[in-house]
Amino acid sequence: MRNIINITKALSDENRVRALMMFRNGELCLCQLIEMLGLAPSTVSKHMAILYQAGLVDTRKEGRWNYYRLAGKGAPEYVLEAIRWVQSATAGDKQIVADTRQLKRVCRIDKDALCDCYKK
Amino acid sequence: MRNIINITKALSDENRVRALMMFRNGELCLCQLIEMLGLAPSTVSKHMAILYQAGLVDTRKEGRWNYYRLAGKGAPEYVLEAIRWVQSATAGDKQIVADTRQLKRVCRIDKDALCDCYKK
DNA sequence: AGAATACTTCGTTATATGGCGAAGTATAGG
DNA sequence: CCTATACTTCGCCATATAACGAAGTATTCT
Repeated sequence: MRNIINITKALSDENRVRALMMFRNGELCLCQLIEMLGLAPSTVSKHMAILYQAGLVDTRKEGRWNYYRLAGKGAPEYVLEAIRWVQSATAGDKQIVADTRQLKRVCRIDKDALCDCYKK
Repeated sequence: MRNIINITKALSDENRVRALMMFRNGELCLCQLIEMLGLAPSTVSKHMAILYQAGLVDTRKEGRWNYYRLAGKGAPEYVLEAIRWVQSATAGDKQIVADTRQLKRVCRIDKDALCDCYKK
């Protein structure tokens, strides 16, 4: 039961649902998510931790960058079904459509430039 | 997006998930849910309002009794899919199995006797 | 080694949520 | 029409959550 509640809790925040759907076309590093969500690095990091704990995303560390992506093959069926549900339920959603468009732009930005979000 | 978040929020509480799964075999009135969940009438009423607002349950008033049941035909596809997800995700869950057994017992209790939960 | 980068963790604050009991509302029965 | 019943709404309290910035950690680069 805790597993299921972890998933629904993780999916009960709009920013986390947006983030999850941003992974549809592949992995993203934190600074790209920070740029997309317009939130503080610490906040986005926490959101990713919650998605990870729920099993909805996998993570990969490469040098200084942490990449996040949708949970794949290894994940339990109910996790994959939850992801599929979010995908179909949010299909055509205004915010998600806007994010998808915006994400293309952000992915073209050099990562070093993007990470300026850490400089104050 | 709000619709989707309403659903995931509604499903992010264990008592509401339990209640939802209790409707699998048909409608229940509030006093039966009160008995099953062991919570105050006002609390259960609030939980049902949240499930209703999310579109996950339908409601029917008959005399003094309010019956709740799973959303049916009229509901959007993503709502029905959410219900199906909860059903398959919680299949075999200890708490849900125990509830199912206990529910059979509670359904045999006379409703007038059950509603004693309101008398203090 | 020292500085810079890309996060994560911690501490704090504001708001949301879940719980209760008391009071309010609607329906049924005497 | 007055009381009892079956809820619902309201007001309260305790805890959980989402946000931030500051400080900590790990990795890379010079």
